Amino acid sequence: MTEIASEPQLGPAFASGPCSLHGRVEDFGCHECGARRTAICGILDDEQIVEMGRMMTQKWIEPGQFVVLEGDPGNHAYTVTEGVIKVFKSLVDGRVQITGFLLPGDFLGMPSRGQFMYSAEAVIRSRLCVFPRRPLQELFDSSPGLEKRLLEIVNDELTLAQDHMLLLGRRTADERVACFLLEFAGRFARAGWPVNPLTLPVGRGDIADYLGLSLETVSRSFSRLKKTGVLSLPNKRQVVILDKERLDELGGRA
Amino acid sequence: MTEIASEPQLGPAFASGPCSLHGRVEDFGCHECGARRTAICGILDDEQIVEMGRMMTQKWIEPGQFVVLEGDPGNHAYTVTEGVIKVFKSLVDGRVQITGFLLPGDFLGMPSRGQFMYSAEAVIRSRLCVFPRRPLQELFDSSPGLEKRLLEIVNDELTLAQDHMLLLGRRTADERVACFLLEFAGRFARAGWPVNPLTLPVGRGDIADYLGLSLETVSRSFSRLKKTGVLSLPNKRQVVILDKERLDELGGRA
DNA sequence: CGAGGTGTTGAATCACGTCAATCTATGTGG
DNA sequence: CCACATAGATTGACGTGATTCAACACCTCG
Repeated sequence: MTEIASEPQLGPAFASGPCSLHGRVEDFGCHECGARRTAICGILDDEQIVEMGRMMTQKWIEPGQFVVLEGDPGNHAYTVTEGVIKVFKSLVDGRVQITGFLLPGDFLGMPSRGQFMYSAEAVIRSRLCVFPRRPLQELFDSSPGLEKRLLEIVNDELTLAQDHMLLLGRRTADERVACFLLEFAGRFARAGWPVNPLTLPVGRGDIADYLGLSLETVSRSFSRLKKTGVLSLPNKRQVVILDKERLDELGGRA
Repeated sequence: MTEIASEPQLGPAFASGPCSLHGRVEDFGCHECGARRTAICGILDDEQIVEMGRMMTQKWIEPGQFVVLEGDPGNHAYTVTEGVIKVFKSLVDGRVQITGFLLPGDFLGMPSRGQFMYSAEAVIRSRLCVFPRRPLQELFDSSPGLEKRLLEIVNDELTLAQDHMLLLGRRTADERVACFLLEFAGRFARAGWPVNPLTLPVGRGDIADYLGLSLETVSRSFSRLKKTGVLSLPNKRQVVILDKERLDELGGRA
């Protein structure tokens, strides 16, 4: 369960570009994972990379298991190396809003006032690198360039969060689904994964919780996009984009 | 218009605590404005404070005027010293989502990849301190503690953004309005301003654009809260909180 | 007094949610 | 191999909360 086994469901990524939730570090100098080259790693010297490798441990987590719970003290930071993690907030009565999905290469671990203000849970079997806070913080303290980069990352996160607020507050169901597909197509493309057909890493329910809709509305929206020839759906988890122009139009990149 | 005149509509603030959009700096060492004491200023030495004062200029802007437009190069940073600024994103067809309101003491000025990814516009006559990017950046570079503080601020912003996503995606109209009132009551209290009655700094339309609702729905929600004895509304801009418990319940701090 | 900006209210409509039935794919055991 | 169970997705019928459109009330200002 915490073995360093194989059978990756969504392989290691070395994506560059914009972040998913809480900072795409692309690879956190996690040299045990075989992931080295990135914006952050470019800043660290070899010795520091080795140091990160030393403080780090790896673990596998099963679908439904939590990485962090809202309110947890931020004693660890994580990078995802395989799988999919959903980050979300919830209300007492069970309503949930997913604020982002973490894919391989993404970073999780900026607590606010010593606490995580959100929960994170594995969607599928996932592999994480775990860094204890204390030595990680020391590394950051000793490398101002790294701290600067982290600011940039969190700032990019904020930009994405603002985009998502616009989506949640003002877009229609079809537009939301189109945005979702474009977002994942973009992230997959940057990671070098196949984009057409696009293999959705999450089910309808999680898409709904991400887009602020009901599961049924998401399903209907998919059907509508299929009927109007924008998409085809070979199976539940795969999407072929037939009319990219129309999809962009719905996604309203503006 | 750019005079350092009087008639403040919402006076200088020295609030502490959580940030509004893009970093409450509480006071940016902007010593010309008479604002000195804050978390950030505690980090700067006297010489640096004087330096900030030297590079800074002040200006007044009128309601409806823009501070920044989406896409602007981030050549300046700003702190609000009087008034109210709305920060928002919009779609081509005119739909708008306000992502935050800036009150006195709040900071605006973290571009992403050299561009502001949002627009900011004065809601009422407002006073700003304007800092040219270059020397400000140099100041940050020379003070690692300051950079660290900035990271903390942006991270707090992100936490607020996630809360707002939950609101936009999953809360009912009444809950959204309750959250709005609680948020502003909190910010006002921290700034030392009267909270009961609470003087709303913005109109129904802007509240609607912040909460992802229509203007009419916001109005109806206010009426409903009034009819059920949660609030009384002496006039359009004032709110008396009668049943704080019920309001908290609606706001669902969880 | 009337004009214009802002907020409220009502009536009709609609997009989305809810509930429930059905379908499909996958897996299990006899 | 088939019967059966299970989980996820789809679809339909229906209900409802929020939007839209429109009328009206209120306040300030010329």
